[in-house]
Amino acid sequence: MPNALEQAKALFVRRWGEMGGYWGINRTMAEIHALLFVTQEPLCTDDFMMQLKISRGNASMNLRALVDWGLIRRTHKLGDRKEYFQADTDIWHMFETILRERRRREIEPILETVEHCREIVSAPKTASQEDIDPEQVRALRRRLDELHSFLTTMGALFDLALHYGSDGMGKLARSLGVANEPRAADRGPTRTERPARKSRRAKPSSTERK
Amino acid sequence: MPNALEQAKALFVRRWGEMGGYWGINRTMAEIHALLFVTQEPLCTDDFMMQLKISRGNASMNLRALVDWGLIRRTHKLGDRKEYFQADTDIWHMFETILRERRRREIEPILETVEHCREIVSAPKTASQEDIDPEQVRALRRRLDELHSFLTTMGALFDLALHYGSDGMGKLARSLGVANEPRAADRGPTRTERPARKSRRAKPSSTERK
DNA sequence: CAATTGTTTCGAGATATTCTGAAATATAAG
DNA sequence: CTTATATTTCAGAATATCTCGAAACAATTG
Repeated sequence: MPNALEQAKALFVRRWGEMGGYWGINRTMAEIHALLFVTQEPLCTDDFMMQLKISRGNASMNLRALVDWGLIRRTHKLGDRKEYFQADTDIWHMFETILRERRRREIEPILETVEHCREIVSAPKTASQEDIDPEQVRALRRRLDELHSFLTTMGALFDLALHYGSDGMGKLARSLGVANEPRAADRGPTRTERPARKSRRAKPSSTERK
Repeated sequence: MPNALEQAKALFVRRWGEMGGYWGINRTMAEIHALLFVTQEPLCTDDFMMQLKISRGNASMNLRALVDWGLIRRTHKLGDRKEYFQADTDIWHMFETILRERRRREIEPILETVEHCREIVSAPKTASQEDIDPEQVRALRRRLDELHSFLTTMGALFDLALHYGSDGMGKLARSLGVANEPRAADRGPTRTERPARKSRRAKPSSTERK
């Protein structure tokens, strides 16, 4: 019977893994990340293999993907040739990373398509298409416009979130309960840049697109 | 060769379908939804079968799921026994529905787990566990606390978004000086309540969990 | 109630995704 | 250079997910 500490960790790892699916990452990847999150010391590939009961290949693939995402980073121990991994402890930064990725994958492509669709229906009629119901075209265009403006707003809010950082968001949430905040001229040192992510070996990112 | 209108619709349907995966709904479901979104008239099962080239069973399943989600609703035509379906035209309301569902699936479960984990590690030691490193416990608790407060803030922001509605968010984004297109079509008062969803036949929702 | 029309369910098959295990590749040390 | 140690890759196996199609079910009509 594992002690309370281990029990809590295991529970967290399991649940975080299940949630992974909803966040666009697979279970194993999420579990690895969770394990790193609840463990302060850096862990090496063998640790993941044992604790999560996964193969070496699987561990390697998912560790790489996590590094590519920017959610964990490689570290080393003196006199040890193994690579160790460590999760970002800054939750806000973690969230930032995920948010950025999600926007790139969920909002940008559909925005592009909406724009493209608008072009198509806005192009001047050709002779062969004079039978298109102009009412239908107007209706479609209206919907596309609405969607476009909606997505733009959403994108802007993402930017906002990324820009303000955790403190800002907390404040924002609180102040919105009352009135609109007065255009923060004074936000503190908010992190916005990502830490430099260097791949050990140069390699065209393999974890693009699905 | 389809005309511009059809072309635009088809493009949108295809892309929206691809995006579906990221939003936790499968391709077909997303395509059905997209088709309804770009079509003003209500469509019936056969329309979906033809236009999307899917089987009747598939159409039925996914239509039901969409209705359960609250993203589309059933309607009828006078003197016609078929069921027709119609998408919510209010984009904000659509988003609201998705947001609500996502919070329920993505934030709440992990929040619960975090709380549970805290309880586990906070419980008084039993005799058999006196060897747990208290430093480790403290560290874990710290991380859990951070995560907890983060998730709570996020939940609050969701509530805010839901509460304020489209106009509020648009205004907010604008007032915060974010680049944002002028809103198309001024629509009436923002809807906030969901339309009553009645299943034709009583039936325990089959589309729970994944 | 039998016929007609429309909807839902569900097992089997098709697809897509993830994982394993072992071979190939890389890195460091002697 | 050779050996020892670590990491990555990838084809095939294992899983998970989605779709079809047909039978079962329900509602309406005559």
